[in-house]
Amino acid sequence: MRSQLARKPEKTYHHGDLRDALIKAALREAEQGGAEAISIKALAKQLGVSQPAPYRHFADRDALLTAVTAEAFRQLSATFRAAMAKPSKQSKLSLLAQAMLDFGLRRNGIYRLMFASRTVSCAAKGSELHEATRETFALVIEALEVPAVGFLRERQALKIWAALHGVVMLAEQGLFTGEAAHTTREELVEDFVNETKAALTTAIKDARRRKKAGA
Amino acid sequence: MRSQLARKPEKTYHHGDLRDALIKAALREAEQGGAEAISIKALAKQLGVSQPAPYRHFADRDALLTAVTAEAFRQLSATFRAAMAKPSKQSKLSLLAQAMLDFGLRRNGIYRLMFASRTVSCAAKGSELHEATRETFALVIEALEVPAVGFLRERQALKIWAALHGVVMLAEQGLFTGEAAHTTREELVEDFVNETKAALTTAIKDARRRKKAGA
DNA sequence: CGCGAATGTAATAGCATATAACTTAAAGCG
DNA sequence: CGCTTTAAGTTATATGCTATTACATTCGCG
Repeated sequence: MRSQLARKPEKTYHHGDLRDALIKAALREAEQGGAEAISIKALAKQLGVSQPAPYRHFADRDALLTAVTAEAFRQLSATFRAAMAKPSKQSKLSLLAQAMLDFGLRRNGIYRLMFASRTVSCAAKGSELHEATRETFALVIEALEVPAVGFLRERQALKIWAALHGVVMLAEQGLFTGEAAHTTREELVEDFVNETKAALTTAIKDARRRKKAGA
Repeated sequence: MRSQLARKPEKTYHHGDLRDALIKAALREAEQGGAEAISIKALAKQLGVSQPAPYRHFADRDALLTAVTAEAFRQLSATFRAAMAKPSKQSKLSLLAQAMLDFGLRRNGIYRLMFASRTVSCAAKGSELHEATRETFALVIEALEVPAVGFLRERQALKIWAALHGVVMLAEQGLFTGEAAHTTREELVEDFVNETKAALTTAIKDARRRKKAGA
């Protein structure tokens, strides 16, 4: 196996790992311009292969985008894990939230690739992409740091996930300028994080009280 | 001025209102397939004019998309206004929130056109699109039904706006199936609405208390 | 070693964006 | 009222991307 980002050496016929190289290169393109910036032709040229070569690995452009999106979700998961693993006074949830915001803004094009298209919703259950997104969401649940509060845990995870996503989108679209400039994105994120924590603690107290009363 | 959706009559040379017709037709295309479904060529054919004709009204495809996005925001604003005007036991905020969710899911392609591309963030201050988005956001603020609580009002508006947007995106991506299926989108939206209301009432109480103490 | 499957290439069809040069009709002015 | 200017539309064409077909090369396994 050769380095994944490498061009094909001049004299060889086979690239060696074109599939992976395509995904990595496509991700790099998407970093700036989102999905639109991904061109099969351009990628082939970059990697030193002929235009139709990529079609040996992906049925069409959409298939490539799907694979790239899956990889992006895995990278987001890795980012979350790294953020939560870092020893810190802050809660796991807070760290994850900040990591999400950071990822969404710094790697804007990729973020849009992940959430803006219908690629994700079209992913079949069990597909590579579907698994990747589930794993990311599982990390959000993990960040709540509650062992088991029934389905309320999933609900809170959904809420904070939605809220974070919303903040990223608003930030991208420059809605924090103008009359709303007083509020920073970070403040908003912390607000949501704190509300989630509050909701969880009251829910846990309730559960204990009920358990006690029942016993 | 002729009807905006009409084809050009066979014998005439001028269409009459091609610019508007293009926007309306493009919106209709985007309804299903989002921005990608908008093709200058196809629109021209639909409207019975030659392919290059649209370029008399829009510098390029992006310019058309921008105009279409602006129109979409105006339609969203109209939807919000209609929802809030309807006499109901529910609060304005709740009505707006439900309208947002409904719009985002029913008119999915258009919703993605509005939020998924970088079109909005690229809109210059004072541009048609910029004004349209500001107006929509102004309605969110109006829905809070608080006359003046300083910049806290904008902050709450931003929060509920972000949250709603997040819920729509999650719903689109099918994240309400699987382990999170217990929670409906509507529940989540109402949660966010209630939290916003709670935050506003406590803030108002605080303000009154402070005023009283000062007087 | 040899053969089949995987991978890559060359040539090409088809579609969309966009521009240039030309045409028509509408609007404004003396 | 007619002439001119200009807005709006047309034909022809260049360019770029996706995708397919038919052919070439190499890898790996028996």
